[in-house]
Amino acid sequence: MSRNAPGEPGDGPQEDAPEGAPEDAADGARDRLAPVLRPVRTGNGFEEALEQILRVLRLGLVPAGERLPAERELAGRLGVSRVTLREVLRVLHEEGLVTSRRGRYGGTFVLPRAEAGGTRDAGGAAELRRRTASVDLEDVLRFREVLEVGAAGLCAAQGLDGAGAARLRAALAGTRDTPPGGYRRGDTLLHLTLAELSGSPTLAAQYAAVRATLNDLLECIPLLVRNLEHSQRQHTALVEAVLDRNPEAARERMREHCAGTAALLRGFLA
Amino acid sequence: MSRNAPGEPGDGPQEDAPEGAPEDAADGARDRLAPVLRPVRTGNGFEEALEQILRVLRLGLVPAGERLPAERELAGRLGVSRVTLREVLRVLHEEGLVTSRRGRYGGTFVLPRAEAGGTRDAGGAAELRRRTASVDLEDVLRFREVLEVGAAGLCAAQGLDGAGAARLRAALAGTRDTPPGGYRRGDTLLHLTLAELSGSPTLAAQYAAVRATLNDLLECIPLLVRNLEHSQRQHTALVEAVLDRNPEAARERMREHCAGTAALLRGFLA
DNA sequence: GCCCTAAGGTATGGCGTTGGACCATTGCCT
DNA sequence: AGGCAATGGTCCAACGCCATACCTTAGGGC
Repeated sequence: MSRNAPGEPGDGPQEDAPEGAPEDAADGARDRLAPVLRPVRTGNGFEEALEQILRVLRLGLVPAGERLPAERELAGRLGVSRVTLREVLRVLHEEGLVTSRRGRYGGTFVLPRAEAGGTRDAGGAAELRRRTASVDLEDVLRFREVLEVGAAGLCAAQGLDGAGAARLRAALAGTRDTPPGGYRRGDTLLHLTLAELSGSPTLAAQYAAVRATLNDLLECIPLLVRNLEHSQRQHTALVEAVLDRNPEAARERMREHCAGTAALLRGFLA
Repeated sequence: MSRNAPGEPGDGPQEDAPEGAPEDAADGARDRLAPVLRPVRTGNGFEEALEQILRVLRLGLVPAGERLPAERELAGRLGVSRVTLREVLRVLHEEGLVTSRRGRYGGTFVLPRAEAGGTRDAGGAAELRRRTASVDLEDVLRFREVLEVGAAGLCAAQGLDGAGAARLRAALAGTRDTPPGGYRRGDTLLHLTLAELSGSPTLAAQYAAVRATLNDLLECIPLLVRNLEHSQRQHTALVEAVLDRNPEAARERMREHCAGTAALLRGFLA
């Protein structure tokens, strides 16, 4: 659905492409083109905008009770017209995810998930299952690990300035004192912070996309206390390695951390 | 221009975000949203399709003299209508990049770059300069290294099947016996092959995008024979490490390889 | 208490894109 | 030689999205 989201497993036949004469490669070249020739602008702009806003909500970037940016700004940021954006917000309102207030200091506010009535759950769950089924799990897990390990390595290698280090520490702290059930939001924010601090906006954006997909998948499996504690230790060690400017250690910590999640997901979903 | 291409350096103010009260984070949250709230569908579909085809040409995925996929297939793959695609091809034809032949076994063929007359060079060079200026060099280099190192690590860690190993060896060989001036095409194909073999289609697609940007940048700097020989040795060592299923070595080789290119580009463009 | 401002709510004309159908051309195969 | 099939070339009605302007609501400041 989203162009950013990894997807479309097995998009075409995966021939061996035995590197024949480069001249008759008309058919052999077709596979080569696969990574580049992907659908431009999948679906209508409405769906893409919806996906983006949903991503913001799923990542917990705007917690319940908080306000989304104003319609005009949001539309501008997403590159769609306000009409289209409003269509998106209307859907989200019908799903019980947001509510709008007029007047100055009004806006569109995020509702707590629990408030969602029957309609949302039915549609949401179906949507989730549909989305989950269409995702290439291995693709997601591999890509995620590459980005995460890369981000950790970059942060550790180049070092963080004072503000960056503070943000990272704050994000780590945010994973501890967290409301029950809000752990994954803290976890997401910590990893996203690291991605942002890597100094590559593209990396951060790609990570946000893949993380949203990952969160969908994680919602399908139970949250185990043991894993949680384990994760916490790993997070601490990871942040330490980054702040110590030890790239090898940071990468290795992150690799282990990702491997844990990956094993969990493979076990529950494979 | 392309949503996949890294870009838009410094999209907004980078406040410290001192993790204040989460409730008044209305303004503080804005920065958090930056990675997610990127323009959906930058520009019209026409421009995106043009970008994709240009990417195919710049990456050398379809060498001069070869045929692009048929219009109907290309349009289908890119997710645009045939009318729009034809508009793109018309522009490329006017720029002297491709030519079309009707009838069965006809199609749209790629022309050698040298054939380009005055019009193309003028427009092309201007376009290149514009694009180059708008690219965040550090973003590109960092993201590229992350993807490359990740791909190398994945390939080495999971091992390649017979066909994969053969493809990799063939791609390596393709960097040696190459027509003069065609070295970068071989280099691109080798790296792209590795990305494809990583088992993450998303990674491959992202690499293709960033590599296209990188190739644009590389065209601004001279090709040094010493670097070329050095690259060749690194390529050989890299492929060896991958085929030996030695992830650490593969990652390290790739890291060195990327560092070389990065230093070169920083030196010439910084 | 008035007015200004920032926010959501609404309506309209225009342009790009789509999907389909059809024609024109060319080379291979029977 | 004829037909077939794959390809580029052309046209058109319908739809979606966009840009823009304007209205309505509500809170704060003078």
